[in-house]
Formats: sequence, C-alpha cells, structure tokens
Amino acid sequence: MNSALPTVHVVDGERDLRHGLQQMLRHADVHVFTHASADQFLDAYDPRESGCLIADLYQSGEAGSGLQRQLASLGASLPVIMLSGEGDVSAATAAMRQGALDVIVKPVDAALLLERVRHAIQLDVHRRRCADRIAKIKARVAGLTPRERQVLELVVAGRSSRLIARQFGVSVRTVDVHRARVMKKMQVRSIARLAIDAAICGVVPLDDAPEDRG
Amino acid sequence: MNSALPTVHVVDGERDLRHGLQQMLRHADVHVFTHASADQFLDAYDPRESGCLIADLYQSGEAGSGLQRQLASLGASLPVIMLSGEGDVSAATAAMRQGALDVIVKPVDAALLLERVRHAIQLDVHRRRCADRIAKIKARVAGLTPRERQVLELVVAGRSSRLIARQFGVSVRTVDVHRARVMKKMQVRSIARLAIDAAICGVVPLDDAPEDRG
DNA sequence: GGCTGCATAGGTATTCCCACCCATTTCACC
DNA sequence: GGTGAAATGGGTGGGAATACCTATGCAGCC
Repeated sequence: MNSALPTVHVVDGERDLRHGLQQMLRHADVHVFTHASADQFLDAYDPRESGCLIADLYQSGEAGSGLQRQLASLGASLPVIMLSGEGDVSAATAAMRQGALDVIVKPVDAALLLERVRHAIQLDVHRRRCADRIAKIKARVAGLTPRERQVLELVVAGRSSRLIARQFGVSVRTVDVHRARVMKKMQVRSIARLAIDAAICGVVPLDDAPEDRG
Repeated sequence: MNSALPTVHVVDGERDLRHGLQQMLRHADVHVFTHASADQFLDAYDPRESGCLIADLYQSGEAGSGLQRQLASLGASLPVIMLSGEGDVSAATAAMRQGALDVIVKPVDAALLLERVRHAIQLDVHRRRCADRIAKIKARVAGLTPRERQVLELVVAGRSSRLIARQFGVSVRTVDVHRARVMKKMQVRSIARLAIDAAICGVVPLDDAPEDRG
C-alpha cells in the first residue's frame, strides 16, 4: 500500500533502541519501519518511497559508510541520520562526508531527533521534486534524434539557424525543421525556457561561451 | 605581497602543533600562516586570498562552530578543516553541518592532511571561479534600470515584446529599446545566454512556468 | 538654467523565427 | 518488398526581433 505519509526506516541492532525510536516517532505523521541490520533494511527498502533513514553508525558496515555507499550505488538519495556513541569522531566525520545529514549521539534526545527527521523529510521532498523535474527533461532530451540533439546544443549556445545550417553544410530549411521538432519534443515555446531546461539537466555547459559575449 | 600561491591558515593554541603542521605543509606549494587563536586569525585574514583554513575544534569558540559562523558572516566561503581529539562526536558533527570539509583526529597524519588540504584548495579555487562569475552577472543586473530589470524577467520568461508592451501599457517600440539595452548591459547576444545568466544568478525562478509549456 | 539619466515613441530596413504546405532519399526493420 | 523513422530540401507568408536613425517629457542634480 502506498500512503502519502513519508516513511522512516530505523536500522539498529538493539531491539530496545529500535522500539524507543519508534515511540519517539509515533506522533510525527510518518510510517516507521525498523530493521535489525543494514541488509534487512536494503531488502525492504523501496527507492520510490519518500522519507529518511535513521541508522546506527556501527551497524552500517565499514564504520557507517558502507550503507551510505550502497544507497548511493542504488541511485537513492535518501537522507541519512546516523546514531553513534560518543567516541568515534573519525567514523562520524566519514559519515558526514558521505552525505549524512547528521550524527546524533546516544542516548538519543527525542526532540532533537524529531527536528532532524522533519528536516530530513523536507529535504527528501525537495530533492525528489528536483530529481523528478530533471528526469522529465532528460527523458525529453533522450527522445531527440542525434541531429535534433546537435541542433538543440547550438540553438542554446545562441547560434542562429543560418549559422547552424552553415556549420552542418545543410540548408536553413532543414535546420528550421529540426528546431521546430526540438521545441515540440522539449515541450517549450521559448528559446529562454529551452536554454534553462537544457542548462538544468546539463545538456549545455554552463561555462562562458566567448563567442556569445558582447 | 600577493603571490599566486594559495594560503593556508592554521589556528591552534599549541605552539608545537602549529609548528608541526607548518612542517607538514612545507612542500605543498602553499603559504602557511599560523595563529594561536581564532581572533588572531580573523584579524590577519584577507577574504580575497585563496586557500583554506585548518583550525582546532576547541580553539574555534562554541565548540568549533563559532569561527565558521564568523567566517560565514564575513561572506567568506573559505574551506575549513577542523582538528579534533577523539571523543567529541557532537562538536565534530556540528562543524561538519556548518560546512567543514573534514574533521581530522589528532595526532594528525601528514599524508591525510596534505590530501585534504589539496582538496580544500582545489575546492576554494572552484568556488571562487563560480562566485566571480555570479558576481559579474549580478553586477550587470545591478546596472539595469528598474524598467530594464522588469523587461529582463519577462523576456527570460519567454514573453514576446508585444505581450510585454501590452502588460506595461506602453508601445512595442519602447519594449524593444529596453530589450536592446538589456542585451547590451548584460553583455549577451542571444536570448539563450541571457536566460542562462539570469537563471544562474537567481534573477528568474527556475520553477516551472506553466504558461510557457506546450 | 543646463546637464544627465530614464522612459517614452516613431521610421525604416533587414534579418530571423515559426507556421503551414509540399517533396525525396536513405536506412533499418519486419 | 513494404513501412516508418530520420534527414534532407523547397515555397510562402506572417510575426518577431534587431539595427540604424530620430525625438520628447520628466525627473534629479550641480
């Protein structure tokens, strides 16, 4: 069943702690799933669901970064909140460098955890919105023929149809046909939005284009 | 004297450690300046110089994040590498959340430090390049008159001169004049680059513009 | 009072983009 | 051998943008 509620996964070896966290999150408007190990979580995890992950730094393999790497290799950008004992600064820092949102020291403060979870969920929503948008644009770009793709790049680089035609050694008419198809397939009506869409999904380099400067 | 070499600032209360770090960085092609306290560093720091900062987590005020906050309030995005003893995961995590590149546990491993410093310097170079570029574009936008700024936004949103003229209740000619001035002041020759520049420096929202979709 | 910056407006000409219509050639696939 | 996608080329026209010129009215400032 796919509810609209965000999902919080908890990974910790200690049964009592899992239960405690579940209690803390009871009134947070989220679904909570607990797992005794990273593998158990990875089996149950559905990348499509929105939410966050709370994981013990030492149950996560390779001092915490193993789980994060596995998530990353799945293409999942699920926000991660690590739980740690006081002591291992190296592991905590490594987790943060790997993109963890926070490392919370046990014993876990309920208010702090709730605040972080809310932040994480908000971040995930935002990330998914951005990712969805980029994915849609990329899908449109993928639907272009090779020639259309070339024309797209040159149009966004500011070249006129005449210049593009000269560069390809074809007639201006042909370029116009490709242009029109690009606009239709990319679902835009203005060069401005075409340029922005192309820039957003990395079709065009955002670097300076000297030949386009006054 | 302003050499092309990046500058590494070291903040630590222990004289021996400062000296040790300076030795480690001797062959890294950088200028090294040592400071016994955060205030001393802030007095000596020139935001224009490129490089990074190595600071002891406990000399930095408020468990490390004080210095980072002060740097941030100066508008400085200097990459920070923190030094810490094993033990205080909270402080280390806080520093990372504040944007520290890394927290290195003492005793400092020379090779690790060098690697991080190189990474930090590279990051700073990249950040400065981006910042410079955005600053240039923002300066151009700042040079626009209010009317020109309005026209810029509508042009980038894909509106034609006719629509803009109608919206403002002025003649198309006038809008054309503003358009031409915008293009000249923004130093672009194509709508595509104008749109990208405007998007880069946040003049236009990157959100979907329904009226511009096919 | 004159100067400057800004917004306003027009003329003319050229170029460019976009829309509809039409066609041929090539090439892969069934 | 047909079918469809892709790339190519053309006509014709309207709308849009750009480039050159011109000018007026209205502020604020020295």
